[in-house]
Amino acid sequence: MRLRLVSPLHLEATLHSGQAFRWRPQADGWHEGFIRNRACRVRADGRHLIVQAERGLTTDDVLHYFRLDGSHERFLAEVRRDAALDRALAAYPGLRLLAQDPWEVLVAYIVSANSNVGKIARTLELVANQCGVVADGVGRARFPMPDQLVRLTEADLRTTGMGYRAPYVAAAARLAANGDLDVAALARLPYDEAHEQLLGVPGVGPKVADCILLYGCGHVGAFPVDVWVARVLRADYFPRKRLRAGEVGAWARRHFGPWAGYAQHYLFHERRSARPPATAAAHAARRRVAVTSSATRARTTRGGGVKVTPS
DNA sequence: GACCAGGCAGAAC
DNA sequence: GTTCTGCATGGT
Repeated sequence: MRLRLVSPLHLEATLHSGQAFRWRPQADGWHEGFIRNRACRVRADGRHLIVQAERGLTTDDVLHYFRLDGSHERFLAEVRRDAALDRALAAYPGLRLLAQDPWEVLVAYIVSANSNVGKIARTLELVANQCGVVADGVGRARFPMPDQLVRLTEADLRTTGMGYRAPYVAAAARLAANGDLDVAALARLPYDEAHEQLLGVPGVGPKVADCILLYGCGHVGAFPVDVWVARVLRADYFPRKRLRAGEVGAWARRHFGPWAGYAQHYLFHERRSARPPATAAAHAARRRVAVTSSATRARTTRGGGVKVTPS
């Protein structure tokens, strides 16, 4: 299919900015991945998006996935701007928040804890391979739904490199497979209620819950605070204050408004793309953003563990 | 070898 | 209630 773009779509930044983990850039300009768990290739061509997909993927699916449905323009028009966000918007025009499958996002972000983008991507690919449902034409496996994933043992999961997160993924699969967790329904719940439900899933804390709601459930106001975002906020908003991640997240939702999470992805990507070389001085600077956690806080106040400390 | 990576859970205080 | 620590694993 060939879709006309009414506003910019920065494919490279959108697909490889750490929100989705199964897109692969090809040498010929295509990007290979999955939308609604159907294999496809996408490429930008001037003011058009070219999509080659296996049967079953509709135009509406693609429009929704890339927010070619007007929601990106609504974000740009309605989000509260400030200097830091303007800088990120200018650096990556056309970066879009993807509307991904909530189940795959849930597993991906459980796996993401204390990991990195490359390793997360490798692990998810191996998880898909373990279940072995290969999509037509591309030779890559679809991501397993809960009833498929639940058949894997913790030992199976550990072979994918996810390490200590294996029991969390197994437990999440059991909850979803037996109906105790309805990830699709989270999109229809108020933010607070959906967030609270997710905190009941093993391996899901405040930050991961916000990622699931933002990237998989359409809660564009959810504002995950990780080490990268904490660095942005510390530098640009709280140079002299010491705040918990939960407090920062609540502040950000008020500051940026209903599209706060969309703004967060811009801030995250811009900061992460500009990350300094791994020098000793840079490491020392990063260590000043202390990362702690609290199960008690996570289950009660939904606060987080990232402290934004004075520089 | 030390440190880090889109944190979380449980123990200690 | 807050803070500290261990956790699997691979890259730098």
